[in-house]
Amino acid sequence: MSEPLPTLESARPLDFIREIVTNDVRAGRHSGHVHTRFPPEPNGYLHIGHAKSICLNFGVAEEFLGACNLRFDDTNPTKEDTEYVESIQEDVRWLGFDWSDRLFYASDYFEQLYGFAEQLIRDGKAYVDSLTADEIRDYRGTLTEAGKNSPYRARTVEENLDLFRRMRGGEFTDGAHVLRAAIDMTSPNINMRDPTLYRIRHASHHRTGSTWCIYPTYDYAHPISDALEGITHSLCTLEFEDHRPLYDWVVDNLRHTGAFRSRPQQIEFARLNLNYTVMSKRKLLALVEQKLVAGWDDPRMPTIAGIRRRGYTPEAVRDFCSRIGVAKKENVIDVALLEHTVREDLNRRALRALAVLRPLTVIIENYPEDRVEEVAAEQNPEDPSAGKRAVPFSRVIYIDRDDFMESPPKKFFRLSPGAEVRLRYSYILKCEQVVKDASGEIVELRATIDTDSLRGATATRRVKGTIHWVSAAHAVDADVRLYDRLFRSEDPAAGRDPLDDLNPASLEVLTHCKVEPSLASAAPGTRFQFERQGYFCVDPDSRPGAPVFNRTVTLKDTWAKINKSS
RNA sequence: UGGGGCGUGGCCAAGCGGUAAGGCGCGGGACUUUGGAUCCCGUAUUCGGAGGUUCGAAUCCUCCCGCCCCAACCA
Repeated sequence: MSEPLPTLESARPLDFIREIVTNDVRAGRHSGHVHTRFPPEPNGYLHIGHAKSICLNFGVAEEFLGACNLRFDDTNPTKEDTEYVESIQEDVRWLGFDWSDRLFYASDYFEQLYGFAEQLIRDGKAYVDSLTADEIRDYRGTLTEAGKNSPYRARTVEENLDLFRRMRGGEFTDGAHVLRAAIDMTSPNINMRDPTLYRIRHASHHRTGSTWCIYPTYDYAHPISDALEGITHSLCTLEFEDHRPLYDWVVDNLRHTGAFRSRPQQIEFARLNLNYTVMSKRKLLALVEQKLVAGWDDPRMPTIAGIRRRGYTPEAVRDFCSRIGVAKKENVIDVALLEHTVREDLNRRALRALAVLRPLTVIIENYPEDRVEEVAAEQNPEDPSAGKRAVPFSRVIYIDRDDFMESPPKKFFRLSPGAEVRLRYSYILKCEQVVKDASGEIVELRATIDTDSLRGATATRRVKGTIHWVSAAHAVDADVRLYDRLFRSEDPAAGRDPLDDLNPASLEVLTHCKVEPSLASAAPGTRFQFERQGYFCVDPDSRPGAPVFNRTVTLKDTWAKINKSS
């Protein structure tokens, strides 16, 4: 404990939350301890927006030598499922965070939560209300008008206790009664107008089964869970700002029970919004249920599972989270930043590969038919230690149709009739003849190579362009899915429903791609950079010999820019 | 119309009374066997607006404007 806290030494906290925590530690609050928690409700898969909260909570705990709990906020049995609690754990782990033995569930506290509720009743701070949901709404008043007390608010402690026990006992139907905190029906903060603490729900809970038929609300269970776990800083999103007085009310009115390990403080920050990206759980659920996507891990989904399958790395996601900052301002981050961090990471680590997405046959007339040469290709120019691989070269090769233009515009540096181009890692190629079929479609190219131009040869010349290729005789067939960005929700301004934006074209499957032989049995999850084309990840559905690739992200394409501007 | 928040370049974001960090994006250049990467350079006389205090304000005060959240027995 005498170990210096590194964060305290840094000149400036990274954000306002770390500043608050720093000050708390300096002031000796919570004996200098920092304990956070990531509290998802298991009602869906985690998405990129959750990554911000995960990185923040686990990150702060790590930086201040504290701990971060993983806690499932499973207080609403009708929406939750074990499939989600499993996927959430997998996703948090994938992001690189470890909750050690601190895995909790709000449902672990149901018994205690119930006991605290009886305590509130005994203290005259809670009562059983028997108004209908509609009536409660009417009594609550409006944003500008005060509410009024429920006629049941005056029930005696004994009556309340009896009713509450019978609620638990299953005597009543859903909605018949509700337990409410007695606070202030005239409060300008609507959350303080006698908020609901317990409701009757004859529903099976994914963990407690049918042992309960009354369930605590978030506002009641959350602060208590935090306090029981010794949480010091309870970080949540902005929409809970108005709930803070209630959070404090619950903790302060139950503190005398002596059961709490801390007096947690709720601190709010702005949630992540990404342009072009659907982030609403409701909508993502709809996509899955309507089978508009293959599942929660469809590579077009902005879920952690989806981007993992697509090829994003946890390092890139974490880097992204640290670069977007944490503040209270509503924000819409440009996905270009996410894509940037992904490219930056992958550029450093992904092995290079030659792959031709739209094959065009090229016959090299001055290259012997029976000859096969192995050219040395770098595994990764950014990382010499990755070594080299041998790629077979022969008389008939495929190049990408995009790399040939019969009548090229001025700045087109690739192949065209009579022009020369470098074949990556290999010879300089010159297009001698364009062969077309009856309909005028280009069928193949006849070309020659400069036999002295192989890399390393003394006579190596420079030509403007370099293109990728693959030997026809050695090529392996592959399926490649060229996804656009994450599932698009473009133009929020136009008010379009993201669900209407599912464009089938965003999932284009090319079945006749040709990739270099070394990729034949690449392991699922392996990431490659197809040179000049983008980053790709081997899909888990791949079978040896028949790889399936998902495009993670494109390369920056300056040609497209030049092309657009001219 | 009540309450709670927030307003710094296209998008984020530092800044906390001493004369606008950084990242993404964008523009230009160098280098290059990926039109990738890398490396340079440029990109807010101004901080929502108007007043005021001060030698000095994005930072303090006043008023105004704009945006977001809250009336689930959701979280």
